[in-house]
Amino acid sequence: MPEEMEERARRIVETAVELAEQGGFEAVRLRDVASHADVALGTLYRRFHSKEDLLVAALAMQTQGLGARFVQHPPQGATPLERVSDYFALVAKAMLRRPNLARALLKAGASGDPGLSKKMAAYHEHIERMIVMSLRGELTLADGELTDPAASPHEMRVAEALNHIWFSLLVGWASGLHSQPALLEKMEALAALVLSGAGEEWRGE
Amino acid sequence: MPEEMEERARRIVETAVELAEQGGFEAVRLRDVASHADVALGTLYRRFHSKEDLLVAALAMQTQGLGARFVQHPPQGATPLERVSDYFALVAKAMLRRPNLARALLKAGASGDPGLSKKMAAYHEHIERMIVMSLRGELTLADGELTDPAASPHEMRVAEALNHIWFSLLVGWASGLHSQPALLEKMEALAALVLSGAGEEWRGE
DNA sequence: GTGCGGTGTGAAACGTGTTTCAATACGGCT
DNA sequence: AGCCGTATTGAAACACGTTTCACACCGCAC
Repeated sequence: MPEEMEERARRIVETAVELAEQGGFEAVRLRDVASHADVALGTLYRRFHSKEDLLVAALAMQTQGLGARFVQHPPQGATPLERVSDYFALVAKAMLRRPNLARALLKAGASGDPGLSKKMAAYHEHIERMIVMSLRGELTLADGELTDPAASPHEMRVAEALNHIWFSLLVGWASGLHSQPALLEKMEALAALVLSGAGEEWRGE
Repeated sequence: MPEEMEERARRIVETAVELAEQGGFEAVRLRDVASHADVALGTLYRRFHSKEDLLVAALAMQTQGLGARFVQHPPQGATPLERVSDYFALVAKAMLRRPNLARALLKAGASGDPGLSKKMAAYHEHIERMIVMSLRGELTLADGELTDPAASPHEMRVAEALNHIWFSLLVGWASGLHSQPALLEKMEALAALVLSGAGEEWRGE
């Protein structure tokens, strides 16, 4: 019955998300998660190596949700810059709906735990795919799921740069370094900078 | 006697650095820090609001040391790209000497604690100044100390972009996402991308 | 059915960040 | 000298992530 196991794990992650939504990282007390999810603490620790591990799993789940929204509302705009800005605005809007959750997931993702590198790499890959598709203005799907866009080295580099800038800005936002409007403003300015250097073929459509 | 207080605080931070060097973030047990620094735990908590706060203070101290080295060995190179790459290589070398410390400080800095936003802003500002000076190939000093280079909006944007990319790459490095050589390689490629878009005036000297 | 391996449970225990508090030490002021 | 406010101390307590352990349950091979 791997069914039951899967179900339990899902319940645990969902509970963690709920608690993080309400009170952020510290509010995710693993004893509470376990009891609200109707599992023993040991069960939680059998599935997730640490609190960060659990929250990164939650991050993966949320990222998947973001991917679905991305497919339904692909970024609009005539130029790569407009589309990519539209994409980041979409992400920011999704995050702003539940800022405590966003901060908690970010903190877990930035914790630097080596055991999470695999999952974090998958996360970044997912994000960079969406950025590439935004740049192109064209989604590459398989069964309605986002799939590898087979980006050129140049596209990859641009997506990587934007992804790093975005991530660092998010960490700054999470710690109150800048507000959410300032976040988007900065991101757009920096994206313009990166894209302006990305080669002639990027400037127009 | 603010003398004595200052001295105590310095001892605390230095002790934290020593412990972090040896065993990273977890090895900085505040009880140990206090006893090794010959201070009561309460004294430590009067000066520093949390473990992260203490380590961010250590980050500030280390950043100052980096600034001194920067002044003594300004980045070399004929083009802005070469100089900025040289700068990041310098930083990477300094970090690699004590990777556990670097990871610990990074983790504290990326913790997203709102109480640290002021200090983190100062840190980023310091870094961006050095980047601007690297781009220009010219230091702006006052009494041998790095001072505000009065960067143009354009210079600031470029420095900001590079700083964000660097920070995000560091977090990835800290969690084992990529090795230190890969870190520098990526940084150089992304810096080239950013600078290529920074305008004609940047391409040569 | 019996034994076995893997899963889940409940509860206790441990380590460490953080807080609290009463007692004390110290430096400046009158 | 005597007093006051602040810094420091030492120790205990608390909170929560994490580990451990003995036991129960379940499906499956024999």
